[in-house]
Amino acid sequence: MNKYRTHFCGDLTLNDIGSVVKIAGWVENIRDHGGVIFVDIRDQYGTVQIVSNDNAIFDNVTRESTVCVTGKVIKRDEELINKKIKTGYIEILTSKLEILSACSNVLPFEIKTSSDNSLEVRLKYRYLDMRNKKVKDKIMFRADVVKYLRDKTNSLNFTEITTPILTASSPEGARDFVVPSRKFHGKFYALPQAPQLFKQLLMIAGFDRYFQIAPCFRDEDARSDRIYGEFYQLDLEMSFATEDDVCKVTEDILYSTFSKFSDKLISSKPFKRISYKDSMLKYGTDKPDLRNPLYIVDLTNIFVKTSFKPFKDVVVKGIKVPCIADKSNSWFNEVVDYAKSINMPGIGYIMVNDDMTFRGPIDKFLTEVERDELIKAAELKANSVLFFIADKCKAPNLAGLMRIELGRKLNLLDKNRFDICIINDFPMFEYDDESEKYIFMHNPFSLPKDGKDIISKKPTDIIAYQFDFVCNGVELLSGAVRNHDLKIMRDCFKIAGYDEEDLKEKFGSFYNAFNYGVPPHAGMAIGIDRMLMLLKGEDNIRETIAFPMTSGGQDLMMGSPTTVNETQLKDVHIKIR
RNA sequence: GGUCCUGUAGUGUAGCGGUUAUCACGUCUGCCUGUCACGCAGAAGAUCGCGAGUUCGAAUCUCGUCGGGACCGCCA
Repeated sequence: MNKYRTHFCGDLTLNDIGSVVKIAGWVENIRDHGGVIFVDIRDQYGTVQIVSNDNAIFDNVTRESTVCVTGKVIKRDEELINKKIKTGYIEILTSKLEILSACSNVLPFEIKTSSDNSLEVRLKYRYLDMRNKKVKDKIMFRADVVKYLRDKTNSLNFTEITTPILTASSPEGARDFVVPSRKFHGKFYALPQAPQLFKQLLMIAGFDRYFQIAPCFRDEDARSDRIYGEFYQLDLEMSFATEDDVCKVTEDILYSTFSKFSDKLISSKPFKRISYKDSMLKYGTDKPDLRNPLYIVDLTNIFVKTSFKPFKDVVVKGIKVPCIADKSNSWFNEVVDYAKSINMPGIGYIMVNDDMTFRGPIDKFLTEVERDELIKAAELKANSVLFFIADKCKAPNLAGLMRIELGRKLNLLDKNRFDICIINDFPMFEYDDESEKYIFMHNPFSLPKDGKDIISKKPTDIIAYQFDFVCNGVELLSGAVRNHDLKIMRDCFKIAGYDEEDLKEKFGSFYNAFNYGVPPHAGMAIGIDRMLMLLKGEDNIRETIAFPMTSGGQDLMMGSPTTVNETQLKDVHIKIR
């Protein structure tokens, strides 16, 4: 092959018996038996055992050093075969070992069990962490999936075009990462939260179908399914296209990718469509995990006349759980504890007896009429439990969180299924209590339905051609039909408190482009890291990324963010307070 | 911005008011010709994250701070 090796470690087989080979890799383990020494050599493709009776060959060899080994491949005797490794039928009788680069420090952790270590130390020594086969395989898996996505999207006649990383800050959406300009005093570039405007401009430029594996940057706090800082999307856009067209393409890409890279049962195409409104009512979230059979019922009307203070003049939601009335007090206490952890004062519940009477902490506050109505509304059966979630405005969300927690706690989620659905008909606007105005709920450039007269409608009643694909409770992607009509766009921004001058100033050339013939277009963007997380069944999104940051936004290996020197600051006209 | 969990040799842990600070892996030394999580004998290695307080006495309790993790807000 070259001066370092003739074979990869993992590729040596019985067919190589008798030949003199050269391999290169890391010293995984050394077993010194006095008169005979065994050493395992590892490269990306596998591990092979080398052996020698000449101790001097192994002088100064330490674990995890890189070495180049010359030797003759020999067959192992029957009783010495190690069936646990692919190369276990052979070994290399070593004639020469050259240390290419010594590992002179004590290892911070054992490579073989690196995943047992704290994330802190794993990330600091990520290059050692990734020597572990399982960790490395996740990165290889990512490469395979990304390649597949690229090939698949290409095969659907999408054209790959890259868009700028240094771009303009935008007033909507997440916090931008800003980059100070040296040449323009007091001005800043921003890293793109998504290539949104550029891809729309590509449509205006006449590219029929665009895609990109696009890095996106958002300065918002992390979660276990949301990494801080930067992530990747399969971003695509189609001209002269409808919501249905994009959904069809997306279903094709998702279904084929999930089928290829997972053995789990996948929802059949076309995926189930659920309106935003229905999803909020039934699941208390816009990203429902449909594997969870629990659903939310609205009980507000039943308690209109109640004298029970916690249910009076508030929204009351209920979650019925069948067959758990015999759970222990401590089990229910744990549910109450969770409720408290999400800022509920507590959570009321009733258990249904065999004769359909109730017991439990709330029962004494219920009237006979209320009891009957509850049985009907929640379809209560003997031995089921009804949990109550009461709050002036947050009841739907809180009920949604309780539904998730109950599903998790009761082990209702089938780990061998991918339940994918499409949530559509998102509202274009929502009311923001803090700023006391209407703000864009999703993307400001989405097309409202019945766009001609939106100005006469109550803003929160305006529905957009906007959709999410949700898999097992994880938002996998967002898509939309974009607005291609300047008048409707002006109206939309007017509702959000921007006049035409603001529009021109903040989205200058984009706004301008809309005067030059815009094709109706629509598109979407898949969160690649999240999709990998789902495919691999990872609990944390960092496992899918080669060099992730901590949740606080630091790179423990590179030490970023760092200070910069005075000259650099001066160059970009910045003074640190 | 808020809430909760967490920090003990290189690593993973035990200890939770008085210990010579536990154990395992790793490291180092010696022995060992068939191991593959090799074995055996021995050794070194810890200002118990940092600072203050409570106490006769703090790894242990309290407060602050810094790091890590999870969640709410935020983000989509």
